[in-house]
Amino acid sequence: MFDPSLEYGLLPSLTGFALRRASLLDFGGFGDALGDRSITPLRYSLLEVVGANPGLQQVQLADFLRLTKPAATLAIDFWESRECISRRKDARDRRSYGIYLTESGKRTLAKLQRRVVEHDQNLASCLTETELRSLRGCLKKIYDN
Amino acid sequence: MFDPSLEYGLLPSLTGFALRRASLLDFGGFGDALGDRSITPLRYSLLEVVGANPGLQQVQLADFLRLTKPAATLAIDFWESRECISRRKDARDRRSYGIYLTESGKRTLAKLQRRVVEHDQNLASCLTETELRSLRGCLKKIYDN
DNA sequence: TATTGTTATACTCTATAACTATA
DNA sequence: TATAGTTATAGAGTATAACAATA
Repeated sequence: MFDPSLEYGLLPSLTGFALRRASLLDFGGFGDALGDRSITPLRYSLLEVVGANPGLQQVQLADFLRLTKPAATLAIDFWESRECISRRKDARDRRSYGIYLTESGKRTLAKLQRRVVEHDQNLASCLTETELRSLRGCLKKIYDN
Repeated sequence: MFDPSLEYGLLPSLTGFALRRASLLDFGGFGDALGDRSITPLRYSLLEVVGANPGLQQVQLADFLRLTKPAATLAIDFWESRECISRRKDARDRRSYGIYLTESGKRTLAKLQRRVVEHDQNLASCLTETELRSLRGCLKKIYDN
């Protein structure tokens, strides 16, 4: 990717630059790999977390996904309009909703998971199993920091 | 960062998810670390490449930075309005400009470089030197792939 | 005809503030 | 008063198409 006729200054020594390049590459092919360009990594991860935590509040989802409340509303609207997610009024605190997958949402998630895993393996196909473990460990250290 | 009371489904096993998290973290603190929130990673990297390759055409910059032509125009406009970059008509091909740092642009770049390096070291401060080399190597493999 | 660069335009994403309804 | 969620609005960033100048 580095055009050998160009100089890159400090960029090759910056971790942030490499992170940006790699994640842009991931992002770029994501929608196509899933067969639907409107499904972004964010929207997929929302569906994933809802599937793994039925009944979560929107604020909890927003917190986990680093979203503002309006952004969480819109991301949930996206899946609700596709009938993959439903909001249910919480009987004990009627200000909030519990967020659940519909039956159709469960099937959609299962289908997307297969494609996401394939896309992700493709992204890192140039790495050995050992390198991949090391990479994930380093990234986790960074974002857990 | 992982709330232990939540389940995350497939997300922790996805390299793309980890990349996105880490690069968002990098991006988040970037402008503040540089003391100017209008200087994004993209704008910084443009200045860096122009500094390392005086006289580059806009199309070459766009190609390296994965920008469309209009986006390159705007990024160059940004630095030109700050008198850090100048466009000079190419005498041999009068359709194109050579892009150069001004004297003030050179000083600005030198100042930004110190802050960017500090920010970047901070981002990866939780990693050993060995881990950091390994991380950069893996990321380079991914985006060079 | 093809290419460099600009302008016009639209679309997405994100962020803030103001609002409602509940607590 | 404070919190959950929505709506309104505006700002970035990005993408396409149409254009002017030049090759």
